[in-house]
Amino acid sequence: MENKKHRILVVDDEQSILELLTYNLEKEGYEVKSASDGIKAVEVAKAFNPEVILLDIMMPNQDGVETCRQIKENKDLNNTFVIFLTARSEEYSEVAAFDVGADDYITKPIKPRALMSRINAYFRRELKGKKDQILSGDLLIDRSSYTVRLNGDEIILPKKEFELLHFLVKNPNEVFNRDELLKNIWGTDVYVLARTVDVHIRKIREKIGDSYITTVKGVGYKFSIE
Amino acid sequence: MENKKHRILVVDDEQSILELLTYNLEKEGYEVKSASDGIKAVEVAKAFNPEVILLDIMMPNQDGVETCRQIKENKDLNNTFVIFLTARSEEYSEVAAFDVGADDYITKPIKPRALMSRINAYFRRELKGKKDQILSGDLLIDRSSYTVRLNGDEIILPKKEFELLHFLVKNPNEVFNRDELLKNIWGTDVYVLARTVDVHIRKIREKIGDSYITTVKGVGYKFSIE
DNA sequence: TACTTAACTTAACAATTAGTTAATGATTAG
DNA sequence: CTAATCATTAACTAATTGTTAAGTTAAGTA
Repeated sequence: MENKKHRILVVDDEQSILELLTYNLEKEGYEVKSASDGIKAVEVAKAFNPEVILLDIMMPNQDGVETCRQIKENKDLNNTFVIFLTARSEEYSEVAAFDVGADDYITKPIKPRALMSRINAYFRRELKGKKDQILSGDLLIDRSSYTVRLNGDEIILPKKEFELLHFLVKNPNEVFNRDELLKNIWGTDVYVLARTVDVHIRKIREKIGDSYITTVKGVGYKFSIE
Repeated sequence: MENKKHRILVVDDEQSILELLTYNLEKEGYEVKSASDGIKAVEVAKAFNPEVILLDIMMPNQDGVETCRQIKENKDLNNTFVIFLTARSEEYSEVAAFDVGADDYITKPIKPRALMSRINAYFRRELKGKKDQILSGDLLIDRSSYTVRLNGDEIILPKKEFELLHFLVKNPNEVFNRDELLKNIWGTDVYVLARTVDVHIRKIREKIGDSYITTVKGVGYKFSIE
């Protein structure tokens, strides 16, 4: 599977913190880049286009607040989720941070596990409501739009046909008899002839071709994938 | 103006904290409801449908962690942004909180101004991306003027029609059933027949043509874009 | 405020489509 | 070869959606 890694940029002038964060984030499966001051951070951000920036507030050259402001003003970057890191002792206020567009604010010392939970929570939220798709060979089954894409062509299936295909695709290479299919797609409380399945299979094949759903004689149907 | 207030639910067993939070949030312009334990919180949440819940962790009857879990499991509530409140001394861990779906985590003592900044930041983020204009194919949807431009022709839609179209365009290719549309556009507290949606769809199609909104039989409607 | 218009909702009926059944023809396995 | 099983078609029924019109409510204006 080609699940693209999420991109995170960490910015801090202390090398040890950069290393700590980078190590933990990469272990968690993120793609990480780092910068050691605010000016470099903006440069890297433009090229790397991170989804999250962990931004130290107090830095030489250009502090985090100013850096954040620049990021939030940049058309390409202003959707980035910015998390400020700050030592409790520093006088920068949380209020000021949020005023320049910060999205979160964490005080040092950094507790790696807690930080990871926070970041994972962010991505969980981001991904929710997103695609509910199954790609199988050249078939793309999209539950949210009730469509099947076959070589780019979009085919809208009626509900039952879609549910049936979706069910089979979800369980590839597994054979189901008609009663099992009825039970799973029609539900247990409906009385429908088993032959009805045949007709729906027929309709589906008519639309996507015969090569996907295989008949297993004496048993039932399955979605075949090599 | 009819800028609907954002809804926030605060949950804490200490009356004084409820009052502090309610006071500050209302001053900031939010619509606030409160609950004094986890069980009541879930009840209130179902009726009030808040956008943000401030949730104390340690409470009698049912603690915040369990409450959060229930909220995140509820289909209608799981988009709510949950912020945990916890005393630094309590042994509940930040990690555990995020594991049950928390979206943010703040330690007491509560600094009202900082908390407000945080919540404002959340809504700022939410509202962003709800841009005033959406261009989709040859349709330009302009929220500020409630107009739709189609090949240069300007069409003014009445509110409900506009909101409906806007919602669909904002979530292209995603099918919504009538109840979901009612909930999102009419709100949870209005009782309107589901078929009302059909009539509005009809009116929209009359004005912009039939080719944009697709009916998915047995399911609902979607805005189609290749 | 009363008048006027537009928006919104409901209800009724028409049109369409999905879903099911049943009948017939084709295929396969033993 | 022949039962059994599946494919296919067509006809039928049930469910869903489209459309219109009329009744209500809300908004705007003199």
